[in-house]
Amino acid sequence: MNQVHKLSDTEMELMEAIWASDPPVTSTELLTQFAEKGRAWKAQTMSTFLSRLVEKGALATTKEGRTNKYVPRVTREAYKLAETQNVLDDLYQGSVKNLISALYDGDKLSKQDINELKQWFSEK
Amino acid sequence: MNQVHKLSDTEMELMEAIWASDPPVTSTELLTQFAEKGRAWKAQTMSTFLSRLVEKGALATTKEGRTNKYVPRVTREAYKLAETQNVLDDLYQGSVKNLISALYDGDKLSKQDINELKQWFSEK
DNA sequence: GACTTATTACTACATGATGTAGTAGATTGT
DNA sequence: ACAATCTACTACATCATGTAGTAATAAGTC
Repeated sequence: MNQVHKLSDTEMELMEAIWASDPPVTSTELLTQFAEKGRAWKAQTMSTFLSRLVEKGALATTKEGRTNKYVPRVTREAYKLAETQNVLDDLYQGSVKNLISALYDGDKLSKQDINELKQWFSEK
Repeated sequence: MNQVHKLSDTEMELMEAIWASDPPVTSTELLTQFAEKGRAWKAQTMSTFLSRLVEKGALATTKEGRTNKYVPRVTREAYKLAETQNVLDDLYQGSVKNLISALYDGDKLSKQDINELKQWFSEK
């Protein structure tokens, strides 16, 4: 909902990293993290990505002297929820039941899923 | 799963039209349909889209004399299912229960949804 | 059979997204 | 004052997307 422009795969990867860290985060921190994961970016590359994420409304930034601090504008939960809602609306007329039936009819619901869900629902 | 390369919005629109028609369909038929919907494409534009959909694995084609006939390689149902599975895997570790809880926690499950689903599950 | 029309295949092309980084100016700890 | 750090701005190749010109070909028409 929060008008977050569509993110590319790499941008999402970065967002995941940010959510997983304890925001606010700095470019350098992320750079290090990414380096450890094998993604050896130049500092400017990180900056570019971060700027684009700000443009796209995914991050907010505040300047701390020379350094920029970045904070997500949406929580990971909210983001996931929005994504989910999109699929629900686009493919299932917004109906969770339609989704569940589709999964069921497509044999994508294991016995275990069903039991878990039965359980879950009986508690509501 | 069927290796259908990611489709753009317009490509999806076209696929929807094809699914909604009674395949096989021809370029001309789709052209007319689209014209009625206000999307006045040139014949070659339609051809290009159709070709790209073939390239992307979404359509199969057979030549009927001069004319091409197009058939979807996946049903709309299968496509939806694949999309859904992606979301499920990407965002919820493949767990439908996680998805449902997330919706619930995010206040996206109406009383009506819950009752429908309770009902549905009690029947399984 | 020559002409017109329909249809496809191939090519083009502007615009925008994406991944990646050079340059240079500003800030800072030393 | 200097070297290191960090950001802002700019660049750029590649690919996706939407759109269509051109040309070759097949087919119906007179």
